[in-house]
This record gives sequence, structure tokens and C-alpha cells, in this order.
Amino acid sequence: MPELPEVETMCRGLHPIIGMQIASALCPKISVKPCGMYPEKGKLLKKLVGCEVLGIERRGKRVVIQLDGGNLVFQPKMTGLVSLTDPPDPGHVRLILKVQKKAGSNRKNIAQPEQVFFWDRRGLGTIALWTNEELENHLGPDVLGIDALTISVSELQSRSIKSKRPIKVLLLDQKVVAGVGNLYASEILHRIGVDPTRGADSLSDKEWIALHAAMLDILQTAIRYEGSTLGDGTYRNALNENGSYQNHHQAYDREGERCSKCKRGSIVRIVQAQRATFYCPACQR
DNA sequence: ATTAATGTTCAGAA
DNA sequence: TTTCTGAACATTAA
Repeated sequence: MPELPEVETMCRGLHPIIGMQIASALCPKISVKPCGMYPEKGKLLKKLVGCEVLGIERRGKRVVIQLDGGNLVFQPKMTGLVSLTDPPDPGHVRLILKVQKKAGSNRKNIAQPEQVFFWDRRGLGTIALWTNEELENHLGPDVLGIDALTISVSELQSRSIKSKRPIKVLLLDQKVVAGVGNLYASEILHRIGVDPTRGADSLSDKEWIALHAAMLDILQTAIRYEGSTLGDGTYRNALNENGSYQNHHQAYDREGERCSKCKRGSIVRIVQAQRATFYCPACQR
């Protein structure tokens, strides 16, 4: 399920490895197909060994481990998980990095992690080692940005306003704004009472302002709750605990339930661009 | 036993 | 140029 809040939570959980060194890198033998890697597996693993972890950063829905040998970029897609604790099961671990204190480091022995793993049940996720330039080339403007520097209303509006695509579908386009996922797109539009099927070009200035504010508020709130752990429970925070924002969803996965906002309509499920959308036809116009 | 659905995104076609 | 479709993959529920 990794959307922005879940990826942000993963990144925060990785901070203890900053300053440490990669002692070894391996792909465990598993019965399912290996996940996508760039460069190809052998080269990638070799390049990682000996690198020092300089920092951790979220870019859109990607986890970036900054190394002195490049940026190690994980794209969790549907079911990926980057963590220091135990994976949900051993059969879908795609990469293990053993980490150690750097020689000569004077770091105290405060909960030194021993390994980082990338677990991905479906295996749609990817791992890439990119230069700074390659990383920048793959970036869209982030919803929350570095150090919570957010995209502005005018920037959001100018990037969207010419499009006739349904507003819900447009919010999922990572080239327009990076970080909004399927679940949170439904929540955002429900909050501001806008019908997800409306063309992006039909929104008023006032609605763009509301959309922008709701987007930031919902995503930041979801980060505080460490994301949403859905049905199959694959997503966990750094301590291997479930997120809790799923308890605050107003629309997503609430088909048939009474709308919490208007108390009149009930939530319906439709399909847009082959993805589920949940909304209240009574109050989202 | 099939089929549909699941958090994402990319290439290629329309 | 923009927008839509299918594919990548594993698993569970209907």
C-alpha cells in the first residue's frame, strides 16, 4: 500500500543506519521471481558493498538511501517494504544489506541495526542505484517536498488546469504532483466535497485552494498516524507495528456506509482508470 | 475452478 | 500532444 505517508514512515525508520557502512549485500534465494534491479543484480550488489550511508530521503513514493557511491532508490509500488526489523514472511525478501559501524566511528552502541531488508510480496517494486542526475530526472514536484516545502496552490493549479481528465485520475499522475496515491486521492476529494469524476479543468479557484489545503492536511495527518495498514496487513512501521490512519478513513473502502460528512448519502465505489474510487454522490458535486 | 481485486507505474497504442 | 490500455507479479476472496 505504500503511498506517501507509508513511504515517509519507512524512511524515518531507516535513520539509525545513517553513518553506518554496508558490509555485504545479497539477494536471498526465493521461489518467486526476483524484483527489477538497475543495474542488473550482480553489478548492483557489488557496487553496494563498502558504501557509507550518508542520509535518507523520501522522493514522491520512493525511498532513497544516499550512499557515497550513489543513491539507492527503492520503489515499493504495491507491496514493497523497506525496514530494519523482521519481514512479514521470509519468502519474499528481495534484498538484504548487512550494515556495520564504520571503522573508527565513535558512535555509541545505541541500538545498532544489523541489516536492512527490502521485502515485496508481489514483486512489482524495483531497486535502482542512481547518480544524482538520474535521480533528478525521475522527479516530479513533491506534494510535501524536502523539509516540508510544499507545492504551492498556483503551481498545482497551473500544472493541472488545462487537463480534461477526471480530477481523481489527475491527482494520481505523478508527473503533475508526486506523492498522492489511490487511497488518499479519494479521501482528499471527499473532504472538500468535489465529485471525483469532474474534469480537472472545471474546478474553480476556490476549489483548487481547498484541494491544496486538504491534500497537505490529510497527508501530514496520515504521517502522524504512521500511514494506513490495509486488508492484507503487509505494511508496517519501523517497529513492525501497523499504521493507524485506516481508522480515520472517511471514504476509502467504506462502500455502502453512511457518509460521515453529510449524513444523507452513502459511499459508493466506482472504477476510474482501472482503480477503485470511493465517494459520496450526495455531497461531492 | 475461474475471475476479480489489491497500495503503482511504465511503455506503447489510440 | 494527451489520454487510455495492458502488463509487470503474487495472493486472497468471491
